[in-house]
Amino acid sequence: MQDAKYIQVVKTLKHRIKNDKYKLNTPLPNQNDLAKEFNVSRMTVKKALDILAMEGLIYSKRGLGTFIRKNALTSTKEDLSFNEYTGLSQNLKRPIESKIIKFDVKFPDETLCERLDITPTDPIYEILRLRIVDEQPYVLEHTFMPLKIVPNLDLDILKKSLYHYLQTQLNLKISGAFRKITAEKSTELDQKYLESKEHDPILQISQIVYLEDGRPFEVSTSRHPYDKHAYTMVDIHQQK
Amino acid sequence: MQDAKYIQVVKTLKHRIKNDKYKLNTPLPNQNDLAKEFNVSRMTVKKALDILAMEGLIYSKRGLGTFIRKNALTSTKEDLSFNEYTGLSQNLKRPIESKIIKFDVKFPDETLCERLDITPTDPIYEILRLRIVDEQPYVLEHTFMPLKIVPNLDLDILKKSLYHYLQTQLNLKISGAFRKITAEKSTELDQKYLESKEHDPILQISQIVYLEDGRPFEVSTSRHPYDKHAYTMVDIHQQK
DNA sequence: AAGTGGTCTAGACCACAAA
DNA sequence: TTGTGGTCTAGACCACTTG
Repeated sequence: MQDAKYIQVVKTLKHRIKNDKYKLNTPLPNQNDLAKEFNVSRMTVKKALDILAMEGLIYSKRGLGTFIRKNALTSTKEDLSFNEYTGLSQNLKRPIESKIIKFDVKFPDETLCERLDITPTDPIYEILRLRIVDEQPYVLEHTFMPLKIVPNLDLDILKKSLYHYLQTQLNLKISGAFRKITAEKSTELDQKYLESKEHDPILQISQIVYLEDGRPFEVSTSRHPYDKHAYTMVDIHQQK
Repeated sequence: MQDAKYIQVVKTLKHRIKNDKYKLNTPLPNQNDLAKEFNVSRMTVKKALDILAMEGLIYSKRGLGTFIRKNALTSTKEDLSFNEYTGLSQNLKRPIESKIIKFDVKFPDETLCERLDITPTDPIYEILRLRIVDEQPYVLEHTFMPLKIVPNLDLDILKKSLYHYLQTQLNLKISGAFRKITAEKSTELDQKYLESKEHDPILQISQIVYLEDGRPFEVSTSRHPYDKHAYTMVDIHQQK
């Protein structure tokens, strides 16, 4: 299936911006000109520009034009951005290994029932994986998923990319997640697997991930060594 | 100035959803019916629904309808969500106090020049504030702002809400921010003002805040006691 | 086949900024 | 006054789901 026109415009403009086709401090071509160039209506151009603005690449000012936003903070030495959710593997160029610490099936407790929107007799997988990048412990992931949605998991899938399996084999698409980020003290588990020292902080990300059709399909908690990772995000408002 | 129609629709629907006017597991009225009810075009309804979907309140499925998404994770015992950026004061019902630890003017270093998009001879304010809620230390904020954008700061403004001053007196509007969240070890400053123990982790949020016209106007680092606060967010994708 | 949401258009009018 | 982006419409066609 071909991309919608506005997605094509987004992709083309994104490519141009990243390759410095447009100058900083001078406006992009106006919406009418872009509409002519791409042979679409101005509304379609506007929708594409809205998306780029939301992602923080540009900003528009009525009466003036549309400008490229200088990035920053992302360019510092620290690690990766999770902003586009595709699972861990897609975000890294380097190969990732997995050590399966626990792989079990059980009934969910009350909290998990509520968060995954299932009944107490819908079995779930419980998975504890250590993810390793460049032979360094990277993140400890504790995941719960209902069998109803993700059947037939096996060790081979877990060692590779779960999200790749979901997308290609089960044809499930992810729409997003609720996330909560906290700083935590390290536990014995962290010290054992992440090689954290006793008093090293842990950056913890708890999330509920949703499919495109609105079903929650994963509850997980990821624990990162504090000195290796940061969570970065863009939070640009549109309305008002 | 009156809200745009789609904003009015957003607000009305949000109110209805929060007050349980629509049933879970049954679709909302379809887009044509909503358009008739609000006396707007379907495109306008669609735009409003897109915004609600982005905020995580609803999801739509082609051929089926639009449904309310059950919230979760937000309902746990932990603290507040920063998801809508309006400065700290707006997010809390309880009164907030400020203790000004440092209030200075200086020239920016190289990093600040780049992040605030200013020259080395544009003076900046440096502010260190301890924010106190319920008589408990809440967050330690270290802020840099160019005088070019925010002139005439004084202690009285700093003790109240900086953002309120920006919006009402200077008529500046904030469009959003780049943020980086990390877990850090506590420093002597944290221990002194936040009353953190030596080995307590700190949840740190570094950000560059942007005005509506694209100018960066604040670089800040906020440090929170680990056991009191979490950063929560919705990250729902639209396209594709 | 009927009903849903997703996309797209051509044109209109408005608000804002600069000259 | 001109040129910019922001909103809005009425109608069209398409893709998906269920009967």
